[in-house]
Amino acid sequence: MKSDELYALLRRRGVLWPSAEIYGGAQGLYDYGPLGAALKRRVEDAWTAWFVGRSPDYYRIEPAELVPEAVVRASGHLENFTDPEISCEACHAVFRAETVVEKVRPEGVDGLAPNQIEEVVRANHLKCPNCGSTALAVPRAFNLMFDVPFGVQRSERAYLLPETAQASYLAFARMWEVGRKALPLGIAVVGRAYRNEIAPRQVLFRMRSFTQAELQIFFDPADPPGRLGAYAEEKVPVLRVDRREKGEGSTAFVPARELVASGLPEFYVDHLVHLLRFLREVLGFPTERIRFFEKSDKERAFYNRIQFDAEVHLESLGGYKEVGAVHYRGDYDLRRHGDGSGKDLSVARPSGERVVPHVLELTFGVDRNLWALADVHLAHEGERTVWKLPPYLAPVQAGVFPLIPKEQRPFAERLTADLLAVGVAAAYDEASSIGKRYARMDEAGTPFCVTVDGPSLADGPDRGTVTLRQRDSKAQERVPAAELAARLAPSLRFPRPTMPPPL
RNA sequence: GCGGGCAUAGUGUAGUCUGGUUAUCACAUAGGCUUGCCAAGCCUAUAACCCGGGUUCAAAUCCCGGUGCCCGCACCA
Repeated sequence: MKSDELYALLRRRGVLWPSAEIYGGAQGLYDYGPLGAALKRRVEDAWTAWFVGRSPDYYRIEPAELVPEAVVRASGHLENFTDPEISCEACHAVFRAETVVEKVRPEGVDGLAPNQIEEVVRANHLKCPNCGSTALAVPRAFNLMFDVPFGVQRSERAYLLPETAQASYLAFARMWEVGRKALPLGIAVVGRAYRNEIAPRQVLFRMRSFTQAELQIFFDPADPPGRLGAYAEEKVPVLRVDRREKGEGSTAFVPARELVASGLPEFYVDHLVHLLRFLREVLGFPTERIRFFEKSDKERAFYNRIQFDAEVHLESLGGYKEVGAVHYRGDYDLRRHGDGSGKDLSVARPSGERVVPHVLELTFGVDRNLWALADVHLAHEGERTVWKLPPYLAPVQAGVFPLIPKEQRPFAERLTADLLAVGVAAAYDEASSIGKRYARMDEAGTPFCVTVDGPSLADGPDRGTVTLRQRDSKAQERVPAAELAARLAPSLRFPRPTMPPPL
């Protein structure tokens, strides 16, 4: 489905819509409706079960979203999230300062103040890359972070977190104690991050307020966590730098063992496989649509030693789009915050020797994956529109209908209440024809429909059999009403990691 | 941010060029009759010209500004 069509469908069904819609909307901000909010919660819970549930030494915390200025100063966001810009007064185009000065200053403009950049521009008589005019305006800073006046006097400044990862680094010292001083230590955050994006676009793919699910694994570089074990032969879809440099753009399916043989650390590949399996086995993305895109030295942030972006091919957006990543960040973060805070964030090995833990970051864009779940699993099948969500992710898990409302209404209503009572997200519907009710549920991704009919009442007012209908196959079978919940339960549980904890 | 295009019920649209009657149609939604296992039929109802200003006897239609969306570029430590 095209992006417009998909978005219209999601709006119509109340999955999501623009924030402040009655005021014409606000760029880059979206609200989730009932279906979207429920789906999002399930994706977050499935992510938590899969990643945080992998080890007893992994913990999920919930930090504040606002941090003091010292934090973003230390993390580097205050300087690095700021791209100096130069605008042309003749044609009004705006460029990153780096682009304008690159010929005379190949090392870039990092560390230069705006007035120093201006000196470079004037001294070299630089011209506008667009129209060639020399009427270039004073560079100004554009920071992607939202800053907020803080305190009663509003005299301090706080920042909305530009990435949730920072909160995990801030929590490390406390969590080292809470987690009883053991490495590896995993700190996960599922929360909002905020960026004042220059051009928010493509709905959930670039928002100004978005949800990240991130797991930061702190470990001793002398004893990194993760062994491939049974997954050594797992074929990983990768597009590596060497291949790209040869102009080759297709995905290669490389056994995990070979990735290690090519020089990637085993612990890194282990987590790549774990993320691959999450995308494939939990979110249900077909392997052919997934690839891990290796970022080169130039493309990745300087503190990332290894970076593969997880990408999914999306029809609606016309190509591969990033939905997550695995970053080996070394000891950059704890060193920066150690320096910034003046606290020693190194820890003692059993031998007594001290080490600053390294960080492996698993990052996952919740909103983007929601869009991907719609793109991949929501499709027209002839007349039908079916959202083939994995059953445990579906916002509504069972639709319950009386075939003839005036006859089976009480039975069906009681059955709905019984299912809700045991934790099945059931929805009762008696409006319009039975076919239409199935169709509505298909579009909402509901995996099961239960119809109460004439024979249901034969054994008594609430003890008979009902028709259980499967969304994907449309197959029907008769099931005793009393056994329904137990029958559905296995399909509604989140998959759990079968890989051993990375110890 | 730049350039181009676009904006009409919940969704998709006709009408805009060439200003003029009660703003078209389909689906969806709600109610009724009927039917009863895959979007059946009939009747009825709800529901729209993005916001602000201007031109005009008269603006969905023309002009200006804003906002939002789409595409390309740029951006995405």
